[in-house]
Amino acid sequence: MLNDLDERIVHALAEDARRSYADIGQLVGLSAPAVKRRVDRLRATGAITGFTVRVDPAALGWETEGFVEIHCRRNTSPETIQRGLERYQEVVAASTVTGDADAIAQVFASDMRHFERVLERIAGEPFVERTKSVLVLSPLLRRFSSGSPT
Amino acid sequence: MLNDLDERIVHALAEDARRSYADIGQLVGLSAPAVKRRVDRLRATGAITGFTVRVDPAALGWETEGFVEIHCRRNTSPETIQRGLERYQEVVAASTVTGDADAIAQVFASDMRHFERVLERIAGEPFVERTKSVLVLSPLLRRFSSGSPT
DNA sequence: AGTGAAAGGGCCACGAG
DNA sequence: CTCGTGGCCCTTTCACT
Repeated sequence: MLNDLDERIVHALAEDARRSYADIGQLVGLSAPAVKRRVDRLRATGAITGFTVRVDPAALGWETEGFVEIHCRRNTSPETIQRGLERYQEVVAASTVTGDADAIAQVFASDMRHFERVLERIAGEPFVERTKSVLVLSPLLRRFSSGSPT
Repeated sequence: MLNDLDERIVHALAEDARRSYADIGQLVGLSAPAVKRRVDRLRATGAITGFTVRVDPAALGWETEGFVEIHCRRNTSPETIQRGLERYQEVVAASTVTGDADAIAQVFASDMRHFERVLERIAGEPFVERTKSVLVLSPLLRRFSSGSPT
């Protein structure tokens, strides 16, 4: 688990991951090497899994966003779903969930036609029985990033 | 809009935002200053909104994740929903959507009891009529981060 | 955890295509 | 207008205290 110092370091990195160790050190009251040692340890233990860029999807031409509930055939393993979905660049996040659906995938596409095409291809996957999707009208809130890169 | 070079630079930064400009340059066939100039321009135009750390929620003690569909009372504006939800640290993302629900919020909590408490508080908001939530069983995939910091 | 020195990256001004 | 080069300075990183 993390102590207070680690948490403040992570918070500083969440705001700007390219901030220098000296800067962070001044913020939390540590020297630059001390901060680096803690960050290295956080990476080693898996608390920090990496550093990434924060992107404006619209500016990149990804204007259409949606969530796709995926209903799978019986006896589909999470690994099968993962391998099936990670091949789509448009799928930026996916999880297995409780409730009616088996998994939810978050999809970014350039426009409606693109979104529809991706949806059709996912629905055509052998492990997929049916899908139900909702489109995002407007993003209200986005905080930080979680998980590991693929 | 972005050309091929910019897209490859963003991709490289998505994998590791602390990678050096020289490294990225080697990857895309440019010199370090050329890469920096392009990154600066991408930040200026808003395509890149920042750099952040990728965190393992479980390692930080956020073991319980879920999506909350929110059904609002009639005539609730997106701004009202945003202002209502941004006060919850546990809500890491939210959007208005098409379909049955009016909005979907992504929630991280330390455990089930915490999740339930947040859910009850959200359900108690004056603009909320009812909620329906699904719990994440296992994250399968997470790609990059989008949007602006709060 | 802090200090100092060596290596490497960021960043600016300039010249070339 | 965009890229590459060279040089300075700050940051990272390591051994040592």
